[in-house]
Amino acid sequence: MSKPSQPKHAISPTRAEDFPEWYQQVVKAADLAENSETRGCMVIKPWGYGIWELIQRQLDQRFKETGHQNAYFPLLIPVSYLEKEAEHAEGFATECAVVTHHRLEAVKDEETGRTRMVPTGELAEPYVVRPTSETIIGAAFSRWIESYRDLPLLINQWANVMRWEMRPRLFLRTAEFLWQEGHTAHETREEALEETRMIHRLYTGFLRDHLAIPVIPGEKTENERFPGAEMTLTVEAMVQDRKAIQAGTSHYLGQNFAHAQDISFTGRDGSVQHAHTTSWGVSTRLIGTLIMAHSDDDGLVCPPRVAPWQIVILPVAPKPESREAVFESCQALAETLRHQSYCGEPLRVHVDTREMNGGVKKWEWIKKGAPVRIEIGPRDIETRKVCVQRRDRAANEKEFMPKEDFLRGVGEMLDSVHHMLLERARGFRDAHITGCADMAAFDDHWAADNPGWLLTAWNGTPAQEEEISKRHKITIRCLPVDHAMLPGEAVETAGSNCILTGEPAPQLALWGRSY
RNA sequence: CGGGGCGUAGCGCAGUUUGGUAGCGCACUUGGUUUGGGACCAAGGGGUCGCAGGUUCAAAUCCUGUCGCCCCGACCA
Repeated sequence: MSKPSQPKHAISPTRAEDFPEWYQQVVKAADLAENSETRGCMVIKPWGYGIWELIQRQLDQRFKETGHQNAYFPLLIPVSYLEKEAEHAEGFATECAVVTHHRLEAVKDEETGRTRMVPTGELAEPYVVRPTSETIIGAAFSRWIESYRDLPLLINQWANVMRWEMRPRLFLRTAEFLWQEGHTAHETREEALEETRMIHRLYTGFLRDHLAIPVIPGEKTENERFPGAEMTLTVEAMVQDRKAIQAGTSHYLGQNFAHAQDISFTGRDGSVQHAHTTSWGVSTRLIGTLIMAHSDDDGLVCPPRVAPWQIVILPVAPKPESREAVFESCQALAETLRHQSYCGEPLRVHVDTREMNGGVKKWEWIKKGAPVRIEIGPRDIETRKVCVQRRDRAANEKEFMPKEDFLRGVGEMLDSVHHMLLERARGFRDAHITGCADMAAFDDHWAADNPGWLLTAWNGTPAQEEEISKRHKITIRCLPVDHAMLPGEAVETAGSNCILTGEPAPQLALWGRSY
């Protein structure tokens, strides 16, 4: 009896065949999330939400370590609040969901006999569902801040926000998404700028150390700035179709919001001054970025630090009489592992005791991206070994190692998976950042399907930037703040004269297509 | 909002042109065989065909209306 041949990969289509469709299939196969009945909104399933909880917990710890406190502000914002900062209002106006009524009334349709719920009780002033909370938090800040002694005020909020996007994609762009938004107020411009930069570094480090995603930290150009900000810092990640994803932003808002919302205080010299404010955030988009950065044609590859289960133990019990002994051995190993810690947290270990075909079970965990899989069967109990499989290696690659060795080296193994993912992503990215100093070559570059990023010297005007952006459907992803984080060869090739004007330009610009 | 398409079992679809009260694959349940493994065989459960009207002896299939969704463009964490 010959078995039917299995497909080469668990995910179809592959990345090379159809990247966007591959992405959707990974989300589905890994059981991360699904589209809901509510347009543009997703249901985040336990495995996906588990990742978010870990991101949240680990980031929250970092925020608290840097002096921030959590608070919570209303979901609904009076429309008039949005009118206070003109540029900000304009930036978000087209994607606001608006609440105009506060009651429903059951109305029976005489013709059809059906009962419909009809909104009544129109509000005197409509609310918008927060697309971001600068305005309502600013209003609170204006009440809370009276003296320079009240500064700095360092607040963070974990919340959901809503932006009525026309083209939703799970995790990357949904009408409702989860995020954190930090909002701070400072006495001086310098302090606020330092806060903005500190958070920018924090994000860079978090993506690298927790999500194994290397990013290019940089500043947005005026064209790409957050509405109402004086400076926007961003961390840009490259995913496997060579597009860019803005993975996090940190804004220096200057005194714009402080003036608009009267966030003022009495200074050390007794004069009334306006605070300098910042805001910064990352969202569930990080999960989309993580998927696109690391996953392969067999499904999700989850970096260890944010894997809901870091180690999944699969009992192999071919004969009923050995079942109990195998299960016991698995549970015992799991308990031992749970008493060990990794990156300051107890190891997250799961024993999958479901009664089902072992092969199916194994592939399920491959698709879900569990970093390490352990198989234990009767033979392993006899030899005191475990069968170890790593998600960053081929699906059929297994290593039998003495249980003691595994226990001793498990932390290093997870580290090794993390670094493998990070280095692989870095290698891929650096191979697709090219320096360019010639406008004709620049124009040619974007004709390709997935051309990767170009690095150029730049001192053009916003209008010139816009013209080039429109022509090639690209944007300046950022003006990198640290040239040492870019591939040296690209920096060299980019040179020091602006690709457009030819004038000396110390500033580099990173161009690319984005999500 | 402009241009296309679709609503039939949990999912994916066929059936609609030529009306006769519903079918396939996967999933699910049970039994068996296999199994360091995404297996196989058999039996079984589940839908009245988006919704509302109409034509007809008879409608998933024709007509009218209505609701919803998806894809392509403008906006975007």
